[in-house]
Amino acid sequence: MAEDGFFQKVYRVARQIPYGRVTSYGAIAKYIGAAGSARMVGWAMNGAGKYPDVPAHRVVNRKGLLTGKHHFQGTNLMQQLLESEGIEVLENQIQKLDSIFWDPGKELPAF
DNA sequence: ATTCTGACGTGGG
DNA sequence: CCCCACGCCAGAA
Repeated sequence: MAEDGFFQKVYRVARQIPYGRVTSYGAIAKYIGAAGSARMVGWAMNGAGKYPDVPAHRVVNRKGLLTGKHHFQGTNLMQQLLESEGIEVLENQIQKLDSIFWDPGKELPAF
């Protein structure tokens, strides 16, 4: 791939998150080879707003908590998007996380 | 160049 | 389960 920017890597993986599923920053970070630098993934998401194909709302922290909801336009836009996909959200936290969690390192073969 | 921050994760208590 | 401290590295001031 020509575009080997950190952001592009993150977006590439985020774009492949299936409908109704969620993943964590750490899972993506590990998949792109930046394990331990999960913060950078979230940071990259900061610029994901410019990419409509990047479902940032499907990316949450390890506990399934919507830590980045405050970065969305609305107050609870992130939760609405998740609920519209059939995901149960209560108190900014995803329910049944273990059931809808999507790990790129396991679901996806590799680069 | 230096310092601080941050949409996180892990390990120890 | 909770809380605390450390690591991580890109970008802004």
